[in-house]
Amino acid sequence: MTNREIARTLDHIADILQFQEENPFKIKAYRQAANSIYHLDEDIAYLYEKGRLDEIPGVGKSIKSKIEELIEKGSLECYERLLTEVPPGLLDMLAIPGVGHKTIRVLYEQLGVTNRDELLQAAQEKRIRLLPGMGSKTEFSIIKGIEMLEQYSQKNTLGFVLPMGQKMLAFLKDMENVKAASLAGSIRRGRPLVTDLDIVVAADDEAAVRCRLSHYRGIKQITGSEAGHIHGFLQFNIPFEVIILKPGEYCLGLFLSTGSKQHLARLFPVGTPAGLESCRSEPDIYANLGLDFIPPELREDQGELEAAAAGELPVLIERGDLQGDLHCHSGWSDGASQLAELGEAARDMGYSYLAITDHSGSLAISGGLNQERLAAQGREIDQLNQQWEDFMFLKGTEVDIFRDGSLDYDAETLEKLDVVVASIHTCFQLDREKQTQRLIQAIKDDNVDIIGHLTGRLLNRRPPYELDMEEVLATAAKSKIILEINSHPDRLDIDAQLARQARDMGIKIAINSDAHLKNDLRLIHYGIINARRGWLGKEDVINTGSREAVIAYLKNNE
DNA sequence: GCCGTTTTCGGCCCGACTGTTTTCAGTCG
Repeated sequence: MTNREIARTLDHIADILQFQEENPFKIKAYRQAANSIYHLDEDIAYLYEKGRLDEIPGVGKSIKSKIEELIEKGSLECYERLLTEVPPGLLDMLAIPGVGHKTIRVLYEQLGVTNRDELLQAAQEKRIRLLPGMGSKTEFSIIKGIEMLEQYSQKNTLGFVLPMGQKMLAFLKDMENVKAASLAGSIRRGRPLVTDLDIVVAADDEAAVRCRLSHYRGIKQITGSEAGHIHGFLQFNIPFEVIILKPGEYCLGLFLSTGSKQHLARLFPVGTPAGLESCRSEPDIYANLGLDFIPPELREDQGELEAAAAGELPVLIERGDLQGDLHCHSGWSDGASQLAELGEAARDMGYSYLAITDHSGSLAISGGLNQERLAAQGREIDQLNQQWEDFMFLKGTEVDIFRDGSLDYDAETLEKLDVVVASIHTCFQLDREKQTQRLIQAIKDDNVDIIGHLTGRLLNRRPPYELDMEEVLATAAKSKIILEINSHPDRLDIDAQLARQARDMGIKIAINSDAHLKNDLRLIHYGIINARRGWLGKEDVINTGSREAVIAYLKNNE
């Protein structure tokens, strides 16, 4: 049992208890434990072996015994029992925006709805509006929500699948017989949402690889096994496919398995030409075709072939180009790590600066800082900054943009800060005109440096809010505002396409982690992938600059 | 169900928004 599986099980228990209207604090306890386990540094099975389970915050006597049962037996009796007490489609329905536990309970009790399909049918038949407290708008938003989920139903975020892929890849590479191995397909191209996990392996002895794979604990089921090819499902029903090739076939095989289909179709309209089998690297293959090497992230038929032919591909940004991070949260608001820990983690990543941008006061649940606490935080930062020579915190905020476009701090407060990220966290439903004007007012504000997660989308969960993007980008370019690529794998906001469009208009980009705990600083990896997919080079990204350059840029822009 | 410099019981992030009401319940962040 992995950390994620155990966290998910505890979360499901919380969902069922909530549906059953159990004690809210008991429910909260399960969620808290699930959250801690999800974010653990160490493998929970290791903590179990060492007898250290009670070191996990939020894990007490009762939950500890449940974790032990899960690790020892692979299942949990009380969870199995709870599952029989509720409609089987319950957890699926919770994913619909605006539909919570209470709504599901009413739908179940009054209409007998037990899953998403039945709910959609009830909405289409206008039966939901007959229920107390629900009307035509609720009905409409349920239909919309289900349609959105259907769209994504077969996809998982890169942030969820990539770590599983890397683990499986490492397991295969660890084998002496394996000469080379790589992720392939959409996961190698770094798409934000992926349907399956593809791995290409080079080995002389195929049978040995098959044998090794059959011992991989991450595999839930093998559904097919033909020559050179194994497929099935990993944990959480993620489909996987492993292609086993002779070392001489590996390079071309990897290239073809990486795609995209559109990229390959443009390259080879009448089939793969002879002669490529002898290539020993992907750059060789492209050279053979008269093209510069095209990195996997660009292989989407978005003009990369023309650029490669003309020698005009950009030099893409790399993780090592970043010198700092301009958006993260500490224990002062809703972050889980203290300032000192964040500083050490950022230094370990080779950064020379990290902007602390906790929430502003109006975001009460996130422990938003009022002006007094912001000032107190500033004093702690001053103190900590004295201990490092090669690193410093920048003082910042993620200030809330109110419904009317005004900001949660006054100008005087904002002027004193090094970095002002302004973001929308409320009123996602405003109409296009109002939402656009709201954002534009913030963009035009002299004290705002960066707009955080511009579109507000959450992959698989929430569509972006309505915006006139042309107007927003035009204003951003004119105001010299920086747009953020928020690296959280559930956001990746702005997306690659928008990032490329912004870059073409001369808008600078900041690649930020929006970390809420020290380990999440490493989520920056996903932002880098996203930026590469948006054709961004080092020069397009503000936080590739030195500390002095970034501070100077932000000051001059005011 | 967890936790403790308010410690073995009694408390446990809270306010805004939405859709439905006509004063509020549910959801969300």
